Amino acid sequence: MKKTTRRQGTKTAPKANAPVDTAENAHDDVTERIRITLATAIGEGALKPGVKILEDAIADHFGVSRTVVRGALGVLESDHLLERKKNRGTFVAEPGIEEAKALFEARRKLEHVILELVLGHATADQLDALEKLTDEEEHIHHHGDEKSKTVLSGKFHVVLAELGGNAVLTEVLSKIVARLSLVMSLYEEERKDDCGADHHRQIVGALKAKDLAKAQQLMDHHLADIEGRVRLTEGQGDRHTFLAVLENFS
Amino acid sequence: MKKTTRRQGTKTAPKANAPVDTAENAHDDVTERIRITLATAIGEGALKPGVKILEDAIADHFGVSRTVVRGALGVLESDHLLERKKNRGTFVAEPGIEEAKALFEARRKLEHVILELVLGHATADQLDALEKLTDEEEHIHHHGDEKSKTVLSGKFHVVLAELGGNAVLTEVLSKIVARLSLVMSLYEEERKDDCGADHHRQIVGALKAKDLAKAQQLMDHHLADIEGRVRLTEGQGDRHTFLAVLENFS
DNA sequence: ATGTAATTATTTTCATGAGAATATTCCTGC
DNA sequence: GCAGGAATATTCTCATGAAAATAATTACAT
Repeated sequence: MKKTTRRQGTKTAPKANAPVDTAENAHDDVTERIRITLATAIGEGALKPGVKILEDAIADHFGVSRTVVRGALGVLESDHLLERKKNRGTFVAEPGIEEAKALFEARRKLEHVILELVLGHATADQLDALEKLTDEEEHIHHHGDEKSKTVLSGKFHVVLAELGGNAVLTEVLSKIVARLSLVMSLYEEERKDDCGADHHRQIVGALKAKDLAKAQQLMDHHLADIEGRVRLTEGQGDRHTFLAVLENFS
Repeated sequence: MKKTTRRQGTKTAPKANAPVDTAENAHDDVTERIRITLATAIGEGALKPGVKILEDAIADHFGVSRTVVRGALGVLESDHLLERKKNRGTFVAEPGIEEAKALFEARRKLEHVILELVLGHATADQLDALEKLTDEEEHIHHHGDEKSKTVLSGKFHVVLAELGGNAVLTEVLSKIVARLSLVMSLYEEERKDDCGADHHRQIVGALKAKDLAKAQQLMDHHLADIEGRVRLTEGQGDRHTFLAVLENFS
């Protein structure tokens, strides 16, 4: 049956029933809210690659019609976070090996550039604030909660990018980081818990010492550590694909 | 009256009237075709910043309903090529001073990175092909046609990026270049015709000589030249805004 | 004639229904 | 019991109509 309370036909009810939304509604643009909701859900691994996205479900969760959901899905697709197969539906994207490599490389280069910018642009106060963020990471690291960890860890890099003072590059990096969370979700094989919080702290230290080369070196090391958790063998795609799973049991 | 031949209600007519499209329809996804059409139109300056986009017009030009046009406009907006003002319509974006500066900076950094990648990735053949592109530019440069010039000039940088072998960075750069064409259209004050073709050729030369530093330096010079055509005084916004024009007459 | 109010016309925005394509279930025959 | 296929149910896809908002035009008054 699936009788869901879609928004009623009475157009005179402007935004009567804002259902479960919960989160901050800085933008009252529903399309944008949906986009952000899905993007962060993907970014923090709540939505795994390959999962099917039901536009109907989203539609009545947000109390709007499929049309506006569709808008959000469209831009998410253009950001490579979703894939729409014609007449089949839309799914959380499953980046391939090539794409993963390109993303890692792009991120490495970008983080380098961003450190450069931060050094020439960020104030001491801002660096202090950034350091506080690493404190928070440290704290979370000891008090479990796997999700918060990855979220915080990603946040560091975005905040760092913001300190570079270039909104364009910040946006680019955040999108790449989001896509990389899909890559990790697909290909990560060992989640070693040495946790980047320490790396982050060291990077901030180098920045405060105005030592760009050191900061870049530390960043390289940090990123290499992340990439090291992943096996991108050209052999077969991801090990989550059904056939690959079977192979492990043969 | 404006009786426009929207696609008829008969769903049985699949793509009866494909009107004037002209261009290559590699993707038969109409949404994507619309997106590309508008993006290139903006990229080559045919659509100036601030121009209003009538979705109805586009809809019946492509023989589809407003819904699919709307999808294309949505992703174009998320790419910062269009702006949608609520209930007012969608317009070609008018990047502000801050955005322009960020775009220039981002491009500078990216082109550096890309040169790095090209040097480590491109084959001699590919560099030859790139050089041929500069020949073409040279030829176009002498045989007028303002539009072809700017198109070709932008193309060089995108092709160069492709030789870097990183699809992610290529996509990022193309989007930035597209946005920069809006910036130029808004703020360019002197179109000096010394033309980048020569710069481009020099860059290819440095690349063939495997001289990264030289290539980067030449690229810097080239980009500085482009940025030099623009006046980004923090004083008042763009000189096209009505109030700014008035100020020039006070 | 100019400014203001009212009416009309465009245009955006969105919900919804119908059609098409795919997935699922059920049934039948071997 | 199981393969194959018909019947049913989901779900996407898109055109369209209706409501809301803005723009344009006319009418009117000072």
